[in-house]
Amino acid sequence: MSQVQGDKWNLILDAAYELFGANGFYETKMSEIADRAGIAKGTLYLYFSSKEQLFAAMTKRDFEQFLEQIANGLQQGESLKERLSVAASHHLRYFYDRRDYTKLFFMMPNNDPEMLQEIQSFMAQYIRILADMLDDGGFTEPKLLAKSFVGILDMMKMDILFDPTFKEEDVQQRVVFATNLFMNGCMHQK
Amino acid sequence: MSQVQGDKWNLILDAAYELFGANGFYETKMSEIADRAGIAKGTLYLYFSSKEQLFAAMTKRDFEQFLEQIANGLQQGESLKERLSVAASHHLRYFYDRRDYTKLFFMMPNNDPEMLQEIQSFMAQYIRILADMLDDGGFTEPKLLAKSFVGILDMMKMDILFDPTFKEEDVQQRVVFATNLFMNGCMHQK
Amino acid sequence: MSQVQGDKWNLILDAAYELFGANGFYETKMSEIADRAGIAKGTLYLYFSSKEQLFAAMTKRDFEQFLEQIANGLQQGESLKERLSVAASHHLRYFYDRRDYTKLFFMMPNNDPEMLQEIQSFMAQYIRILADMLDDGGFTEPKLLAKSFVGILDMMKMDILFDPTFKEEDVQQRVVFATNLFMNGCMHQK
Amino acid sequence: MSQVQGDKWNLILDAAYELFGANGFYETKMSEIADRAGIAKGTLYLYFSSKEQLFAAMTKRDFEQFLEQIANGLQQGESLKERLSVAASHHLRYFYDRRDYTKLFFMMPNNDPEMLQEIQSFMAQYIRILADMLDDGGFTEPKLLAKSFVGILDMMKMDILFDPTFKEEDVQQRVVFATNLFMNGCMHQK
DNA sequence: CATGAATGAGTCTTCATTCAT
DNA sequence: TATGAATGAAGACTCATTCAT
Repeated sequence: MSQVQGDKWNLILDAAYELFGANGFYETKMSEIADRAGIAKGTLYLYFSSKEQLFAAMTKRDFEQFLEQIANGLQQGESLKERLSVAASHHLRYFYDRRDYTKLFFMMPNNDPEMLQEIQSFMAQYIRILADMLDDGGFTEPKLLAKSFVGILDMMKMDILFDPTFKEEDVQQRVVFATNLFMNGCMHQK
Repeated sequence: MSQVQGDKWNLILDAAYELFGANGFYETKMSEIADRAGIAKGTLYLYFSSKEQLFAAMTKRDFEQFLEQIANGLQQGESLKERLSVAASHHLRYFYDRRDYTKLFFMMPNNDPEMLQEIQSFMAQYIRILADMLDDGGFTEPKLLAKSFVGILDMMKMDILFDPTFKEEDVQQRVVFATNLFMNGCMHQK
Repeated sequence: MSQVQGDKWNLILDAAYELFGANGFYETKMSEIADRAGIAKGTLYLYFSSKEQLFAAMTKRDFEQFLEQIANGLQQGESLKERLSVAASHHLRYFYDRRDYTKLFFMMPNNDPEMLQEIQSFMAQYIRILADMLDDGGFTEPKLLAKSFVGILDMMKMDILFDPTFKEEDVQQRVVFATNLFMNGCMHQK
Repeated sequence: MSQVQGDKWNLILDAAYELFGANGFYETKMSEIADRAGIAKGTLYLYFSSKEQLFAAMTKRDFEQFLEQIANGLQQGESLKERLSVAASHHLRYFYDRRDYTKLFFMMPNNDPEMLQEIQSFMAQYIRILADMLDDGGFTEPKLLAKSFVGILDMMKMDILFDPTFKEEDVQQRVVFATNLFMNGCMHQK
């Protein structure tokens, strides 16, 4: 991506990621993003037509990285359980690495259908990746199962973001816990 | 509550609930809330000192109702599984009933520590209620289990909010699915 | 005056005097005046038709007291110099006693012709009292002389209001200084 | 000054001077200042961070001009009396030239310590200039004398501002009167 | 007379966006 | 491409005043 889009394009998205993430969409000013990117305010508009569009582009890049990485990671696992474990690890590490950008996960612009579309599309792809794995494993209702797994992981995220005593080691513990719980639930499904 | 706080107090919170819920904190104007409540703009400030404080009060009322209702509902269930089913049903129906006020759950004012505190406190109480049940059932790590269950339910919420074909009957299906998955997972935990 | 006007009328003016004096016209709220007077906001409007009118009434009462007291005081002095000394003393003590109500003398409502009229009328009367004395003493241009004397006193006021080390004893020193300077200036006028 | 600060900076201060002067701080709207300066409202805030700060900056520029001009003028006078006459003339002409901006001298924002500081600093400098002159002339208590002289002049200002029949010729008459009175008073001080 | 809840006109300030250079 | 000074629409909040009780 960075080779397709110019350096400055990514520079801006980096700045946007940090500021939107730390302060949310509405509490972040275009001028702050320009400052942090080390460019002039007007220059932002040479790359992005509006604040909303900048936010959407930043989100898109982030979503794509997330999906790309998880897809790569899943090629390593042998068994289903190992692959689920890899997915869980990726999901939770992602939030652990970004734990200072809390707001990102709560604050997006309202009434922006493009944004909503982006999120739904991301979720659909994420779920499909997991659902395909579960489908291969022979489970029924693979989509609902996939959503459930993601749900478990996403709730664990709360601890990462809000519990100041949360340590890196704890990530792995949650991974094991979530994977076990989920696998056991799946195995004994009627 | 309505007998403690004046009628107008609840009238305002009702209007705020609908508008903040539909459009989010930042895209909702105080004047709109006043209009919908059928009062003058200045009157809002006789009851709430700022937009932030109004939002916080609205959230608090909503959280309290949620917890109150779930606590009541749980007294009915006999077995653990029945009780979990009641909780799941309550959780999903809550979002189903409010499916037009989507934004509420994404859009809150940033940098408002009071607000953050409120959310964390709500989550802690919600988790505790479920964790206590699971603890009584003899399960280890009841808190992590409770969070996992809430996570599953909360991800099911996505379908409710974003899938336009989602019907009332589907709620019960998810309740059954989530409860089964979770119970099986718990039962076979090491 | 208090016998003519009701108790509450003076109660309100007392509160207004303190608050307008301490904070100025624009930074004083009608609600604060009501609070300090221990009455309801609406009650203010039974006695005064507007904030401006309340301010004007307060000023009028204060001006009248000032002039009344100075007129009384001047009956005691024997020589012109003694009488000037009495006037100076009265002027400076007035401000010394009210040194916490500084703002009063800077902050009055703009664009209020009634108010401007009030001030000019007060000044005219004050000057006339002194000018008559000087006229009796045989000085030419008694009005300009009177204004000059008041000017000297009023500038001394600045020390009283702004110099935190100013003590009560200093008042008398300024009285002597101002009177001497002025008398000497007058005596040797061509 | 205009070369240090940009053109627009002075343009805004000019507009502010006229409007604050004519109507006072509280009765002047930022939008009016922008209109008169021929710029957009938002532009004001590129140069001044708040209404208070704009007022303070305008006052500072005015004070500095006043002091600069009086310091220049005083270099011309030979004798002490001539120099006092120059000072008096400057003081009264200043107000005569600005007689339409009456309110300026009464209306400043309350509770603004920066503003109060500015005024006190100005007065201190003004007084010092005159006091130094008087000190050189061998008079005792030069500061009190200086204040007295300024007081006389400042009271003469009232006629200029409020007497509609006051003419330009009258300025010189007051200058002579005030200087004579004050010099005679000084000369015969014990 | 007294109250105080309700009103709504009024104003400062912000900030996304533009455009002449 | 890049700049950043200028714009002006928009909105939170205040507070003098009213009036039903």
